[in-house]
Amino acid sequence: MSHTYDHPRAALTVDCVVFGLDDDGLKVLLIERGQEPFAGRWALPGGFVRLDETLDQAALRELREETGLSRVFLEQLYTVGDLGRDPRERVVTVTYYALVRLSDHQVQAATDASNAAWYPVDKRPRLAFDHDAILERARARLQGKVRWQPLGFELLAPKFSLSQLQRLYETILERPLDKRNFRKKVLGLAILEQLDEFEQDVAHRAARLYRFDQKAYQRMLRDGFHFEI
Amino acid sequence: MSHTYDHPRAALTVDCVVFGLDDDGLKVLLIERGQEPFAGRWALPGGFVRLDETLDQAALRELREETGLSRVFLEQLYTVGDLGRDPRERVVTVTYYALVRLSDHQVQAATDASNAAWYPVDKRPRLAFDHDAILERARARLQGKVRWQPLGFELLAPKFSLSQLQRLYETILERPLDKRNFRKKVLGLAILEQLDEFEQDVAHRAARLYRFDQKAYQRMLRDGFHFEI
DNA sequence: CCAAAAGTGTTTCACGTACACCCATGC
DNA sequence: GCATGGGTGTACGTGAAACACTTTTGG
Repeated sequence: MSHTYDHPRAALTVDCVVFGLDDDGLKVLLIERGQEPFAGRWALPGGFVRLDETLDQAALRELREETGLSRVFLEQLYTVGDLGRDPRERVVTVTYYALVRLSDHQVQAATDASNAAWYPVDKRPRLAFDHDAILERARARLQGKVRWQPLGFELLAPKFSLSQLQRLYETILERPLDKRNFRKKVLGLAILEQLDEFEQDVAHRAARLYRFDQKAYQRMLRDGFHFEI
Repeated sequence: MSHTYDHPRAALTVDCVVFGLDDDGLKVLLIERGQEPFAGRWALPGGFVRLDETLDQAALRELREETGLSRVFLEQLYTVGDLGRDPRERVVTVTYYALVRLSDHQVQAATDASNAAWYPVDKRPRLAFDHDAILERARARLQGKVRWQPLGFELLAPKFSLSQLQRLYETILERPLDKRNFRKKVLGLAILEQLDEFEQDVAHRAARLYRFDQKAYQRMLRDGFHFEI
């Protein structure tokens, strides 16, 4: 079936920068391309936008199809439309970034027989198309936004220790934070619920676990206070 | 001439939220639509993206064609792709916002016999399509960003008084600012060049004029200080 | 008992905020 | 001389930043 228009039209795609966190640091999800152009090279997951779905839906669908991920935090990043960024034809891409709990998600093989894998953000291979630039922009956005919105919790297990939370911020912000000041700050926000549970099977004193308190956060927003780390 | 594709494609457009400032406050540039849908209603300037131009170029071209404006500050806002936002067909729109010096620019009649006019942002008519939502988002972005980046200067004449600058911030942020604290703050940033010129033809003491010092601002960024008002 | 990470307070300094009066100019 | 906006300094309080030792637990 074919479709005809009076004027030529660009192809419209979505690409996702999916971040995960483990003990090694910040990871990004990449797909190994099976076809030309850039066959064998790694790229961001993404694909064409269908006419019966919104952009957000397209991004979620691609993520699910190519990686098996669902229930992730997803936000639009920006839209790239430079000429020549795809050698085949004019492609305009709406980019997204996503945060997932690596502990929850086992990445499945992609549907079209390509591979999916988590790479450390700063030890990744050179990516196909202009995906390196998109990734850097996503990283900058995450770095900027994580201090003003409680995005970080999307990367952690639901129950976490304050040290894990601090390591998360240190990883994303790429600088060390003072332990006492950090704890004072986040506990002072009163958006963490202190649990009567502790770490298990650690070779040292077990840390108390906390949980992000969504309700308290909403209350805090309503009262005009603002999150900042 | 017609163009045929295997899969249906969305139409791709750009829309611009163009802000200007005068003594009455913040203005937005609107176009009166000549054709259905929404004939006779006001809308944001915009139009189709051609295949031989980038998104930024398309936004600049539309602005020039519909309003005669050029040399404006322009930044991508976000991309809307909801279903049914244009009754005719699937349209995906990359939105921009722009800042112009109203003093510099005389808005010319649009090329396609529609009207262009500046409306006060909060006394505007209801807009066509989902343009009210886009405008609100642009306003929020401007409000958020003006405190961290010296965007405001794009709205003022090259030479301005500190009172004009303060009124600009008060208008955008929609709250009063303390005169002494404001002056202390902006002069402390050392990004304003103090001129030996003063206001003319005012019925009171003439205010000293200043100029935004681009070089000093770059130096400030390099040295790791950050702009904040 | 040793290693490893958890947990805990105080001091200092910078900056944001509140606040009121005199000055210069044109009419 | 009066109306209008221009221009100036200080005091207070909050919050960010620097900083080191004790506690708990497992091996």
